[in-house]
Amino acid sequence: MNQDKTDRNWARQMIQATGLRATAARVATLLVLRDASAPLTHAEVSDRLAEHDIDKATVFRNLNDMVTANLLRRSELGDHAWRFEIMVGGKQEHAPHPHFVCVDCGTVACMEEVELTNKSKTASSGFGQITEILLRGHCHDCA
Amino acid sequence: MNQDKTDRNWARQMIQATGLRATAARVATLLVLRDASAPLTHAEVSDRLAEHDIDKATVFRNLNDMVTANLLRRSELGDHAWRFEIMVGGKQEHAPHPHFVCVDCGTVACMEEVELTNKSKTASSGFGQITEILLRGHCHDCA
DNA sequence: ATACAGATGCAATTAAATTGCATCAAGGGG
DNA sequence: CCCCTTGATGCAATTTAATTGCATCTGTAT
Repeated sequence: MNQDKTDRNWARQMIQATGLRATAARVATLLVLRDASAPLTHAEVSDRLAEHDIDKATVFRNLNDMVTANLLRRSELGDHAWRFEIMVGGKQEHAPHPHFVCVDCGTVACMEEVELTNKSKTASSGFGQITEILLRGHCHDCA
Repeated sequence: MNQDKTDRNWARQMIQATGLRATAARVATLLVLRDASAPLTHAEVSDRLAEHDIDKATVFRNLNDMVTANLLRRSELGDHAWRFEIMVGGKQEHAPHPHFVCVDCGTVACMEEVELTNKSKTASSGFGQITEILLRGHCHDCA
């Protein structure tokens, strides 16, 4: 019966594994994002947590804390709003790779096989150490 | 001799060609962006126009108007700040190009000569239409 | 030179994020 | 199982970005 409880326990484990405390607000926030089909803005998360009476400042702090803890990814899709998305699976086990973000729906895709030309790598290293490559555009579903 | 006057005339022509009035504020704004080596935020543009005593609301309106008129490009490079970049004429080539953003200090650089491998272009087109290539990392000053 | 639509300055407003601080509670130790 | 410590929360205030109303001014077509 208690799928709800199973969900909460899963969330508690995820949160505690990062060293953060598994508070009601964080559990609820993580579940909202797990069940979302696209990255949500802070306002959208706040709305969905309305029934729990969680302060918006707390939501902000928790979202940012969980981003720092690598439970969530925070991205900006070009409309000047932070969006938060759950990170399923440990990405640290994968090699770093470019991502594609649809600026319309926020979908993020991993692009293992995309890379810069050798010439570009040399040129870009002139600016600094590149840690992330991000391609943005309109995905096929949104085009 | 009068390079300054030449610059202003150029700016006037560019602005008038779009149907907008060539006001002092717009001419100054366009020249600031033409001479910038990277996209500037509204605040940065405002600062550089300080000597002209131009109100920040006017700068906002002019930047947005000139974006609508296709004189400027407005982009969001992931740090929650609109940046404006000139699209027309000038010394550099202003076709869309990748940007490098320092995640520490926020500095933005244009990377005209950086591109993806042909194989990568093919692969990425499988996801959708790419409109922006963004490299993030630590610039030399911050490393 | 004039008229008028568009542009500007200033202040007020709206909205998004953040922060200070007193209080509360998660969860490890006893 | 209860306490204690430290992290987390709620609330309000603050900061900062961005926008808007309106009276005044100015670019430009005639």
